[in-house]
Amino acid sequence: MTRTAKNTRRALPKEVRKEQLIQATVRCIAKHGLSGVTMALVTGEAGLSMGIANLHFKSKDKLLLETLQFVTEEYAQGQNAILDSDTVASTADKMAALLEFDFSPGVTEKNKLAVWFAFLGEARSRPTYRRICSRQDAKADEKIAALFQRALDEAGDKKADAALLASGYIALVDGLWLNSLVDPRRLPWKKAYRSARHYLASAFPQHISLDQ
Amino acid sequence: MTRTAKNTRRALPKEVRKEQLIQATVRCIAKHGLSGVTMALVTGEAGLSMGIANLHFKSKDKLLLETLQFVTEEYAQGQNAILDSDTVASTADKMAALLEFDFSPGVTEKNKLAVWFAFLGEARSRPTYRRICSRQDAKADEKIAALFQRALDEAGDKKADAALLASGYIALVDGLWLNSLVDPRRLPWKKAYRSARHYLASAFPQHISLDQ
DNA sequence: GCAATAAATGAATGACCATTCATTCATGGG
DNA sequence: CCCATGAATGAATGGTCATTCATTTATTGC
Repeated sequence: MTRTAKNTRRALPKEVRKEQLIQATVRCIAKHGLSGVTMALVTGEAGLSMGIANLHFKSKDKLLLETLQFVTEEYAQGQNAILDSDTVASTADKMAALLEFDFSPGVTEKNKLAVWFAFLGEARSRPTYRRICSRQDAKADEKIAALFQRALDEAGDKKADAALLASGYIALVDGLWLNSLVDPRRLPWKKAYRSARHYLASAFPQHISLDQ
Repeated sequence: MTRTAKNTRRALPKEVRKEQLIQATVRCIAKHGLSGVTMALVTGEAGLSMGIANLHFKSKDKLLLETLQFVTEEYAQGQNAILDSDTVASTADKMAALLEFDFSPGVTEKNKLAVWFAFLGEARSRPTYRRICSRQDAKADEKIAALFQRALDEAGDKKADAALLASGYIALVDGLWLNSLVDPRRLPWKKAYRSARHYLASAFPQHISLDQ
């Protein structure tokens, strides 16, 4: 009855409550899987009452969609901050920053990646999931291909295919994330990082070095 | 009442029924997602009655596990046939065969890949799923690393790291599959294949060529 | 043919879970 | 200080679904 945190009921504005619930949903998906989340689990994890999620999100489906959107947009924002920054970075710096970002703690955090792959696993049968996942990706594809093209130009390389290298990098990072997430003993995060770095160093030797 | 295929009830031995049901489960997971499969959907898809799945598999959970195992083992068998064949292939031939196999129609079939990634999406929260996925993978890791090491030796390359290249190849293929599966317009299968080939050609120029 | 056996059926059961809504309770304006 | 507002609660509701099992139907040995 008199839980410390509960004494202040109400108190919080809509947006704060929604984010609380989304964060709780992320933890629940990571812990129980997408097919194991229930409204009771989510609201319990948030320390709130059963009805609250429907109050703010209308339905479980909407809650899940907004959770996916939250995780997706967070990644896209961080990535765009690097790719769009026309103030500072050289081509080499941007490429290095992209790599560091993809293996930074904020991105490789287990819970977030678990959510990402949980939804991807259902994306084929749920057009809405697919649309949310694909939307930002298509834009990022082009930006990364453009960055790679610039690097090839700077290196005087006229044979390599920037678009192909970009798809490869994106897929490689996805695969490394997935393998490290599912079994970090088989693919430690450090090794995943080195693998991605090796890919870039091999394609752009003048921009990315192998070591460090 | 008198459906053509139904006149012969019973008729079929246990093993045939089980595989029928597993195949139906594969199609249902691909169509409805792992969280959307119900016993009614699966048995309906197989053209049989509700109770049949529990009769042969004891529970829904067991049916799903055996389905995952079926898909996993089919892939592992095809892959081992290549990696273990000590009768014929040279290092270069094995590498080429591995690549062709990974993008052969039997492997890239949508339904099977959809099942694979559906389970991977839940693998973190379900130790049993993870164990089934990891079991064969660990063995394959070593075999591919050994193959790559042989190629490096043949090329006189003493600097490259075969284990790192192997993890990279495996992750790249996973990522390419996933991207092509989720949105084939963004990453057509042909392009995915070329990307994987490019990876190998770049690491083993004396064994794999870029074109064809 | 005729039990005896085993496979298959699908209506009935019970568990679980999303959603609802009458009620409770903080908050802030008057 | 008190009422009006709307956030928050959680017991109750209804729907979905896995599982069971009494019954039906094919098969096999005699």
